[in-house]
Amino acid sequence: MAANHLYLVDGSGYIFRAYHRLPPLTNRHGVPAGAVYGFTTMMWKLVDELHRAEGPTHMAVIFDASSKTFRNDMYDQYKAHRPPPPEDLVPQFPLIRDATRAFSIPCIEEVGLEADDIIACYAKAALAAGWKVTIVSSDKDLMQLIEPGLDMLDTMNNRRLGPEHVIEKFGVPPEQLGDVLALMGDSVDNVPGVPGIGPKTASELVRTYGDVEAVLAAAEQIKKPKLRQSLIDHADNARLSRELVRLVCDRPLPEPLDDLALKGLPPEPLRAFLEDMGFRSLLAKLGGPQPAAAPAASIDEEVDPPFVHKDYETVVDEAALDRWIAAAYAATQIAVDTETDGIDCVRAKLVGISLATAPGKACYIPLGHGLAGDDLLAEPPTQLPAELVLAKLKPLLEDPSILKIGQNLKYDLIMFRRHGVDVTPYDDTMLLSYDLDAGLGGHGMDDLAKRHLDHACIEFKTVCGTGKTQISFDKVALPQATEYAAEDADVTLRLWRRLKPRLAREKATRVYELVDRPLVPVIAEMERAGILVDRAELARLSAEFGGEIQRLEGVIHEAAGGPFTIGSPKQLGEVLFERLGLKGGRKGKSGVYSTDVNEMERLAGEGVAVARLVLEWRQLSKLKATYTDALQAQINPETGRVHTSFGLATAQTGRLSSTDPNLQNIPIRTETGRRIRDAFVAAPGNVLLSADYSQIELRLAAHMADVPALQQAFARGDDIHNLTAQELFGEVNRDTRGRAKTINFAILYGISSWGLAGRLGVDRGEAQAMIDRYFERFPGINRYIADTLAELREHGYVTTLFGRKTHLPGIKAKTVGERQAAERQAINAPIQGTSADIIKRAMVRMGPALAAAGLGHVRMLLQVHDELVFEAPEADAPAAAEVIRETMARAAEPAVTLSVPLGVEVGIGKSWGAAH
DNA sequence: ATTGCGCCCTA
DNA sequence: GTAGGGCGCAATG
Repeated sequence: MAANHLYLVDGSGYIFRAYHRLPPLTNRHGVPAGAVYGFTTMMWKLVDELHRAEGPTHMAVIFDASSKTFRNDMYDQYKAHRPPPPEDLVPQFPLIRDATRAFSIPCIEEVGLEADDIIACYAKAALAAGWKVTIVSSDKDLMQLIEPGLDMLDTMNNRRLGPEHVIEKFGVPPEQLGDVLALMGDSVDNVPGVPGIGPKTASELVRTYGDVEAVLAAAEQIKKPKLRQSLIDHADNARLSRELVRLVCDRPLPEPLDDLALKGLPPEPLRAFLEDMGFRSLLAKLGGPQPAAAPAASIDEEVDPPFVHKDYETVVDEAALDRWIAAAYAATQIAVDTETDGIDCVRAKLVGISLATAPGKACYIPLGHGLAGDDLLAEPPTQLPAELVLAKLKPLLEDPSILKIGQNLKYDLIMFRRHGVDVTPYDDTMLLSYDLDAGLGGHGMDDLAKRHLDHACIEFKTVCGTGKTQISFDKVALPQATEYAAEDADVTLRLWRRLKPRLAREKATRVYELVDRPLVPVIAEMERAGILVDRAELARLSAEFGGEIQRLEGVIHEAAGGPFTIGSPKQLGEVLFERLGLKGGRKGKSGVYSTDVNEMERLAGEGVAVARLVLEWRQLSKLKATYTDALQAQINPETGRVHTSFGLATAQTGRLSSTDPNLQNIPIRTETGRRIRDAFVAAPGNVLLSADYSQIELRLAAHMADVPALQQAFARGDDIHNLTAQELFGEVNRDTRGRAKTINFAILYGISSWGLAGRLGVDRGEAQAMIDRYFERFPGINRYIADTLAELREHGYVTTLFGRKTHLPGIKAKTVGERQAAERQAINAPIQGTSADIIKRAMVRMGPALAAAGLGHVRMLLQVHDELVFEAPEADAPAAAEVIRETMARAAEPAVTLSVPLGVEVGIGKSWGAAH
């Protein structure tokens, strides 16, 4: 007979995690029961493993009896800052106790003791009796108990945690963990710890000195001054923390060990409990007669199984591949992810493909894995040939009846396109999240897994390392590669099951189907195309700027009376306002003098010559470092072109973003800067076309706020800033037009008298008077602002004309500053976002429109918010210009009919600068 | 080697 | 007052 094996379930810990992991389900009484359901299925699984070698023979579920414990006698602030549990969780606490009793398993709690302490007492007693022990929890405090014969089970991720896990996570074995936890403190439990010491420092100190007392004894010798002082100042807190995290394990057991024996799944009273809760699928598993009428309960939506990385399959033979393809056809949908040897999807090589057909059912098909080291004798791992796999997958990936699901599919689409596969139809979980939850957090897979699945994905760096020790994915051994890659597909599929049903319910279908999803292949093609830059011209500019920078440096250093780092705002401020004794230096919150362009312009206006020189130096340094130098380095050696990456789910408002390099901030305002734009050129025989919407946001504001005066002005083609100047100031000249333009922008940005005053250089009263006059002359604006803020307060988000949402949780913030910021964002987001929707629709239609006109070879290269850049054979440019103009001007139709025309200006030239 | 800040480029 | 990305510096680890 094998040794007894006691499972101690941390009931309190489990319920919180289950609550956040599972959707907010209710049972047949309409009572929230998601966490209860999760708990019940977990208990079922554990009890069912009775016959297994590692399975339980004895079990108990431990709860916290009260909020006050002996630790509060030691420290009255212990757990003092805990917020009360969420409202819909409270009624689930007693139900979880009911569930436990339904399994005929003891619920154990003890006044004055925390669940952790009771668990510790039972664990020690069982170990002393020669039993094995498993603690079902992922609480870091309980990890102190790990020792031979005792492990922990994290049922959320289905991982067993042993001493090596503690060492990996905290750098010390379990017996020293209490010392590390004490030093680092815990803000949730309000364990004070020592200020300035986090997990890293705590671990290092304990590794060096042994325990808290030894660290404190050695405090005087510690090199780092801040750390030394903090240890000395907070020695008492360190000792107190050590006691707070120490688990009590010497109390008498509330129930004897033998009473915890497990007898298997008891049909009664479990059946009664399941019936009462309406957990039908579990009831069915229990067997026997079923209740007649199926209650209208949502609880039996299948809850996802835990993540079991070892269950993922590495596909290295044809039969296995065929099996997965068959499973995909049977499921009618499949999550797909590609692994490559780099970030740059234009250059990177395909290394493997992962698939998932159901939650927990995922595989990895390695294609291009080599060897980790450079062992010349070893053979690369056995893999299927890439051509074979792609040929077998192609019909599936292109099958119109099978939905392909990806996370940021743009990347994978480019990868597959390069291998002759056109993936269709598809869903993108990143975009689903973006169109449902913009403003509520990131949309990367790690963010989404955390938010929706309470799951921490395997980090890329734990597989591939970081910094100079980083390896590319093809060097990762197959077992780890499989766990990482297949998990991505598994997570993607689970996310899709959560997000897709929300789309229609939350009215995000239109923007997803009509705007963002169809944009993916369009953007993919733009990135693949890239844009040609004249490397020699950039190099010439770099040299020229470099020479001028050197010259300016000499003059500035001379004027300053000695060399210093001009690029350091700290040093520059000290030179100007201390060494040179200039007046009016304003220090910011970090104690550094402000040296920004406003401040330097002020000094220059007061006759300080060096301020003007510094501004020139700054401009040239910026242009050289950010543009002429950096862009040369970004040229793809294979294509000779620069391939930016457009972010589809980055901006809160629906705009695109551009990185690596950012081609949406190429200079244009200054003459020197514009020379950089001239280095963006068309390929030989071609020209660049630049098409931009003129004042689209003001036009949209005129429409959305329904301001007849502005609408008529746009319809007539009048200069809108002149009109505004006439209305506000009664006369039109350079000065009033400039001020009117500033005010027009201020309206779009969510006006405040304070901000406008700063911009115009007038006092707040004057600014407010102008705003009042603006509202009076254009009354719709006032109403738009009021309606938009009402929408925000009611729903927590605002919407564009196409239904795109921007959530602004800041509206409920504690400080007025934050709430006002949210209000300004709310006024701007519908306008900026509608503009983004419109140009995206133009982009989606552009390919077909050009193709229909026999201009299919005209390539769209860039988008800069209100501008599109194309490359076309010289002879086709005039015809292309007309198609582009039409497509952009009509892009809102027919979904939205605007009360203003959309003006589009098209320029043609050999370079981007010339096309403007 | 990463991180926050100040500054500055775009629409 | 809106929305982005990226550089160098200086302080962290």
